[in-house]
Amino acid sequence: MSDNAAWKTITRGVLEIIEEDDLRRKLAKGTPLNIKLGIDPTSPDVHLGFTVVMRKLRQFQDLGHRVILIVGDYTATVGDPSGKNKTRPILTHEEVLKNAETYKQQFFKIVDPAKTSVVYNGEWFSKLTFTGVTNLMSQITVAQMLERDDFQKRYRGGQPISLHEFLYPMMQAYDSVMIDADVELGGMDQKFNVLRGRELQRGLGKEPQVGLFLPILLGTDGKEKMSKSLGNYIGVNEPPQDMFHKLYSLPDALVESYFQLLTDIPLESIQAKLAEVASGKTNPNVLKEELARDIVTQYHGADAAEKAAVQEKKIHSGEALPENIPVLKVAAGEHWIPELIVKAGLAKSNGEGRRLIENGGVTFDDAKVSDPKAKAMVAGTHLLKCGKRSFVRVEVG
RNA sequence: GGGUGGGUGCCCGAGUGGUUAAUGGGGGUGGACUGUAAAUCCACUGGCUAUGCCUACGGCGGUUCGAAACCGCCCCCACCCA
Repeated sequence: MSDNAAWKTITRGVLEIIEEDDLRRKLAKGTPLNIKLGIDPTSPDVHLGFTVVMRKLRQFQDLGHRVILIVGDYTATVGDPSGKNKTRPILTHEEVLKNAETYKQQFFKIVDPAKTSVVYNGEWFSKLTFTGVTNLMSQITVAQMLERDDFQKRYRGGQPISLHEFLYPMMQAYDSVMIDADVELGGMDQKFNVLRGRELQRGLGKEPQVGLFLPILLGTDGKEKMSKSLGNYIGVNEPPQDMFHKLYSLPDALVESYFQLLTDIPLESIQAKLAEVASGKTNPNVLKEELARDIVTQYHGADAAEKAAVQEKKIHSGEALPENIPVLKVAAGEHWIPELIVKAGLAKSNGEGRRLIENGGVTFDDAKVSDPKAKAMVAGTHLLKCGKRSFVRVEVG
């Protein structure tokens, strides 16, 4: 790959590089660089939001560089305050180690394990003495610490800031020192911490790392960042059909950023297609299908993607039912429909089941159910549908 | 240690003795429309096979025919002063 093409790959989707010249200089050396990613394994379910940074790591690897994954077993017990308006709950050491394993498993779906070193920062923090901590913290002042946007907001907004949270940025910086990081990746919310690493390295007479900042991927709701707790995520372990459906139903406004951050499709070609959509020449669903296919292929292979695409179309045209419809086994005889809905997990309570019926979203064997008191005669196999995409097969068993 | 303001349903937030699961908004779910999305419109949004019963407004007691609201104690949060 030419230097120019390599630069293009590295900077794709990147919001900010501090400093760009430093990065060019490091790359020009022609030797493998240490690309750092620190993780705080609090939620082990990896979704597409995390893959933005993982894909970037992979791109560095493909250019011959080395990834150093720092598992923050010590930092996690402090809890990163970045982007939070609250103090994080502190994890136990055991939880962290367990989460880290799950995380790694998913991490290596994208990142090449052969070019990765995994390090736990407890390796050095467990040996750091109180004097060591004091020295580390003497490298920063309270005023500097409070420059950080989220600390400032919390401080002004009357939200609590625990003093131990001040340790976090310095610990992250110390990690960079210990592994001689050349480049550290992170979201914009990591800017302060990454810069602390730069300063600390410089202060200790080392070559400062470069910060490479990537955008935060928005979730399927198109509003908030993708996160499990908000339920707007697409997990990398999700079945192809679900993944396809979520991508295909993405809000239009997100399509461009998803292409940019989650695929390798050349940006020029994406721009061209978006222009066609804007002019009304192309239906947006054509683009979304391409996006969905590409991403599903990455995790499940081309065959699965093709199958999911065909299936998705059939479902929407009413020609077919999704595969893998859950089956609910019940005794033969009459069953109150709201109860069946609850048993099938489509509603949380009988009351909610009734309401679904009252709202006209329920069919049993393609017949609309309109009476909340209705009972269904179960003898053999039946199809219960709540809303457009929730199906359950009800069988005697 | 002293002072002030708070703790209400998934979230925010009204409410300050009286039929009422408790205004409003957000979010969510279902329906119509559509391109699958967005926007818009409608409905629903504590539990219970229910014209009724139960649970709920930080906790525990109390006053009252009746309290989320009044009183007492306690717990928690924020801010200000030390």
